[in-house]
Amino acid sequence: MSAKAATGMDRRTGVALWRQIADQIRQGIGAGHFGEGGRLPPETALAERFGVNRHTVRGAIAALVQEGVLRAEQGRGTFVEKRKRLSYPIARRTRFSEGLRDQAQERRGHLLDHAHEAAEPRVAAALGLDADAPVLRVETMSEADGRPVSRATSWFDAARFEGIAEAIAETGSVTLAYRRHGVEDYFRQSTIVSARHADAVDLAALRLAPGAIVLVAVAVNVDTEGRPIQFSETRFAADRVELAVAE
Amino acid sequence: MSAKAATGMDRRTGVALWRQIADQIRQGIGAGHFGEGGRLPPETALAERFGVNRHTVRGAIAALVQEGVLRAEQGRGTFVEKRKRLSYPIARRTRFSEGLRDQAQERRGHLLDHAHEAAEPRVAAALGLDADAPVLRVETMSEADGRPVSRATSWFDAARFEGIAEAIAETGSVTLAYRRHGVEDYFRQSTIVSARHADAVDLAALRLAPGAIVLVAVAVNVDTEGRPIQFSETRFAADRVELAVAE
DNA sequence: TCAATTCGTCTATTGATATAGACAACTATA
DNA sequence: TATAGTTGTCTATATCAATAGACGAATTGA
Repeated sequence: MSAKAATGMDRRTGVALWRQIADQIRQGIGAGHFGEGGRLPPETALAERFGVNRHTVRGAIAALVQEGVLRAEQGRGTFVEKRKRLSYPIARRTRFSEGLRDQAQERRGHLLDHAHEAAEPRVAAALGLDADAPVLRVETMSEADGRPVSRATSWFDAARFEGIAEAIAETGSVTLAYRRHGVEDYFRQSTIVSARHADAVDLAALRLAPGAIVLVAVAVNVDTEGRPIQFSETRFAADRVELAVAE
Repeated sequence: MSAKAATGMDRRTGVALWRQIADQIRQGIGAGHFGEGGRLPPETALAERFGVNRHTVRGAIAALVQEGVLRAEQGRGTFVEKRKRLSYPIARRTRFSEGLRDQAQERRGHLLDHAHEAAEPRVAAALGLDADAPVLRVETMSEADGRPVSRATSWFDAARFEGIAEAIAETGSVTLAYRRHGVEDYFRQSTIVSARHADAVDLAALRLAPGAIVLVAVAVNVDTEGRPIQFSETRFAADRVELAVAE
C-alpha cells in the first residue's frame, strides 16, 4: 500500500479533501493522538502526510478552528482546544443528567417546541395506540457545560400526558414531569442505535459543522406496569458523545 | 422555514450536493419511504424537492446505481434494489450469526489477517494484562447474503489463546474457536457504541462509498468466571446495520 | 399510432476545490 | 539580533461541482 493511499484520502467522491482531512484530524484528537492542549504537526508536515497541498490542509484547519476544535497561532503552531467525548450510559434505568454526573459540571435540558399531532404508524405501534391516535410531540435538547450534546423528539399519549410539555419546560426534567402525571418510576424497554449524517435542523441546534455525524437512539420507555409511556428518537453529536451500553 | 432549507442541503461545506442527496435517498430507502422494489419520484420532481438542478440529482442517482442501491431504466423510472437494514442485537449473549438468523439467508465470517503484538494500553486494561503483554490481534469481517456487514479487530491473550486465529479460519466462528480453547460459554461484559466516517481500509473491506459512516462497537467478552477473554472493536456499515440494544 | 412521461446525452457557463509558488508576519531561541 | 521554523496572504492555473437549456431514446397508455 502506498504512503498516499494509506492516509485515507479519496478524490472524486463528492467529499472535498479538506473535509476528509478535517474529519481525520478531529478523529485523531478524539483518539488522543495529540494530547489535551497538544500541538499539531506543522502544516507542511501534515500536507506531506496526507499527500496534498499545504493550502488544502489549511482549509481543513480553518474548518476545525471555526468549530472550536483547534486554535492556530501565527509563528507558534496549531493547538488542540477540544474536550473529551462524553460517555452516555444506556441501561434499563436511563436518566440523562444522572449518567453524566461525573463528566460535566453543568447539565441542562431545554424544551424547544411541542405540538399535538396524529400518531404516525411507528409511534402508534410503540405506544400501543391506534393509528392516528392523538399524541404529543415534544422537541428537546440537552447541554453539558454549555455544549449541545443531544436533540430529541419524543411522543407521549396525549390522553394520559396532557400538559407534560409545560411540566418539562418548568422542571427541565422528564423524570420530574412524569411524577406530576403519576409515574413514580419508569424503565427503558428497548433502544435501537444507528448513525447518519445530521440534517439541517440538528446541525443548527447542536451547533455542528455540516457533514457531521449523529448517533441516533430510538427508545421506548415503560412504566412499572410495563405500559409504554414514551417513544423517542434522540440524536447525539457523534464527535462529542459515545453510548455506553450496560448489560 | 423555507422549502429549500427543509431539505437539508448545505452548500460550501466540502460535501458535494450530489453526495448529500445520495445519502438522503439511501437513508429514505432504509426508512422504507419507497418500499421494497419501489419506484423513486422522477428526476425532475426530486430536483424540485431538493431545490437543485436535475443534473445534480442525476449525479446522486448515478452514485447509488454504482453502489447497487438503485436501478435506472430509461423511459420507465428509477427503482430501489436494496434490502432493508439489518438489525444486529447487542445483549449479554451476543453471537453474530444467531442474531441475524431471521434476517439473512447466508451468514459468513472471514479471517482477514492475524498477528502477534504487544498490548496497547487500552487492550491491556480491557484484558486485565500487563502493559505490552503479548496479545494476538485478529482481523475479521462478516457478510450476510453476500453483502459485507461488519469488520472487526479483536485482541486475545496470546498465552491463553495461542492458535485461535487458525481455529477461527477453519470454523468461521468465534464461538467454535473458543470451544477448542476450553471456553464453553462466554458473555459480553460491556459495549461502547460510537460513530465516525469509515477509514480507507474499512471502506475497501466493507465496499462502502467514500464518506460513508460506520457504527463502532467496542466490546469486552468474558468467560463464565468473569475473566476477560476478548477485546474487540467492530465497525458496522451504518447504512446496512442498526444495533438493537437488549435491556 | 400518437402523445405524454421519463431517463440519457450534449453544450456552455459559473463558482468551488485543489495545486503551485512566493513572500510577509510572527515566535522562539541560539 | 540574527536565524530557523511556523502561520498568514497573495497570485495564477487546472479540475470538479452545479446550473441552465435543448434534444434524443425508451416506455407506457390512450
